[in-house]
Amino acid sequence: MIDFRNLETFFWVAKLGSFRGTAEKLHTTQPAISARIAQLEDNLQIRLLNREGRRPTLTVKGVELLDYVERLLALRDEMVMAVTDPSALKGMVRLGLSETIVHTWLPRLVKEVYQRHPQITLEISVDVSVNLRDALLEGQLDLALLLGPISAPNVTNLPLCTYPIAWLAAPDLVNTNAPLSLEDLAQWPIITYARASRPYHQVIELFKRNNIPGVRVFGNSSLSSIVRMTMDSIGISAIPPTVVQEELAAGKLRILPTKTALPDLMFTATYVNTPDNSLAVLVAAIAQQVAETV
DNA sequence: CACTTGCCGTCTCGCATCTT
DNA sequence: AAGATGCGAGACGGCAAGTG
Repeated sequence: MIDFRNLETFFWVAKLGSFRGTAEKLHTTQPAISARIAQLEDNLQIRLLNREGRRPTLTVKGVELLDYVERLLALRDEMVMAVTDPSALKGMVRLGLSETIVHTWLPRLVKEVYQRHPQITLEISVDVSVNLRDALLEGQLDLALLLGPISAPNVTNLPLCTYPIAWLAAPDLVNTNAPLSLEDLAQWPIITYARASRPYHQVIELFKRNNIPGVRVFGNSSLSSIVRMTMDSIGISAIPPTVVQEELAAGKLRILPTKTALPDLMFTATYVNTPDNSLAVLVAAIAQQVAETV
């Protein structure tokens, strides 16, 4: 008897090219994956995977079956979404987030998801966008809200929101109201996102392009730490003012008047199109609605 | 007659270990 | 290093007997 679980297992082994990776993806063990594939091959009386090399590869029949399996899984997902009461939709979405989202509208998103679909759980991990991208493409995340878009085959990017970056400082560190040049800004350490991030490289590039040597740029993977360091007058930060609205209102930070703007941060809800990611698509749509109201 | 309970066989899983 | 195999534990489902 062919069951969906074995077919789904076969789909993920075919996509990830690994029994171990599939076991992680499906929250089980490698022997269980091995047994499921063996059972499916036994049911069909055909060899679906070649195990000779380092990574399992599809046989000709395996390629043929994969096409049917993708359609079956997509249809199953479509059926469940069509006939199930939204409040009864069950499952877990592994959600990767850029820290900027955490500091802006993540609580609203989580609230909205739990209100509409109380049985969907979110497993949240926070990282820089470049790592989120890798995790998404390796199948470790179902959905990522990150600095996008990602250009890769079979990937969907939904635009979420765009945040301008400003130069921020503690009022006692910089108290002039005259527009500051890049040379002026370079007197202080610049604190911004982590070294692996796009904004970090844009800051570096900006000073390089304008031939301003010796600028000290502190990459920091923690946004709250960037804010803390800026309020403590350690340097000037280049982050979106939207994440420090309270600090700005309280006069703990100020936006510096400058002659040079940094590129805006554009966020997208990005997911890989697989036949079983309806819940991720659902959460991406909710994220889009929440982001629009910010 | 419908439902509950207990027993037993089967299935699936995880761990440890072997094989490639 | 990654997949296969063996073994024991726990979950689950079918069936028969008991109960109201």
